[in-house]
Amino acid sequence: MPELPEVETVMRGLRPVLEGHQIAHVTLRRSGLRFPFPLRFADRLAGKRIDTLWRRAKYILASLDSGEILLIHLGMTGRFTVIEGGRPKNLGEFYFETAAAEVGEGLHDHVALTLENGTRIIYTDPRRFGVMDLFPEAEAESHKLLRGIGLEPLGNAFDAAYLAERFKGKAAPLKAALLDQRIIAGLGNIYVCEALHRAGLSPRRKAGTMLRKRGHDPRLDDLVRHIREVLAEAILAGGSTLQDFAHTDGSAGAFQQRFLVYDREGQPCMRCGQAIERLVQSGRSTFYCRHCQR
DNA sequence: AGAAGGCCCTGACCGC
DNA sequence: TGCGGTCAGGGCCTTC
Repeated sequence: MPELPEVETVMRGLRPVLEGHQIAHVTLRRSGLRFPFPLRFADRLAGKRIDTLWRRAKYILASLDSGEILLIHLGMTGRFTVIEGGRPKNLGEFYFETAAAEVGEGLHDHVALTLENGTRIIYTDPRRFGVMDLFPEAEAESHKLLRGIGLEPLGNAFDAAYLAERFKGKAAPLKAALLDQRIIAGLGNIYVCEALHRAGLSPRRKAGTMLRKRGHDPRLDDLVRHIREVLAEAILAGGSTLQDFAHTDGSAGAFQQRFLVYDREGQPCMRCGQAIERLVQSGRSTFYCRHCQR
């Protein structure tokens, strides 16, 4: 479940491997993931240099010297393995031992990039919810997957006034509003649950109720602060996991030991001791404390 | 127009 | 041990 912090962590891990390097060769082991790969995908990547790598929402983006952008979404189970000097190194939230004879030959190894220096980057994605696309830079703003995405929650423009504006008149519950990528970029189920708990706000509360005649409920400021904090903490934890990736099985992203509510149904709330409850909102599990979150 | 639900996909897990 | 059902969920698409 890569959300913003996990995608950021993977992107930072790939940066030193990819930036400034030329793609020598691309192997596609199937015709697409969630969507078909773009026309002549492998051919168009070959020979191009990757200038910069960055993140927008849950997308990893690579600027190529050809003026094109390579877009990558990890879906639910996408991950990268980097092979430098014949030694595999996993980048990503999840790692599980593969029975494949060789990394890159596994059942779910769908894309392999080879760089001019011999480094190989394997994209593995069992569920194939991931996405890859390639398009001219000029089309980035109008790109179907990128247009209409809301503010980056770690950016300067993201504040309570912005949320108040976007929540105006909204009958949808806070949980749904925060998950809406058109409002905030990159939040997923886990961090929405965690941020709402930290802010003491019920996931069921209607988003529009956070407005006041003049301005907004002060707890909207708390919510913004907690969203930023939980994301920043998770990125730090992901970073530390990544650093000693060679020495860890990586199965436990450092941050998941710090969940206060997510996947803790029936366990005591860290704040008040009452049992954490689970409910289903728009088809997804929400975990929260009825007592602490109003 | 906005909201809700379906769908894609596979692995993990559970009960029998 | 094996098997079938259920769940996980990001984001597009369809339906209401």
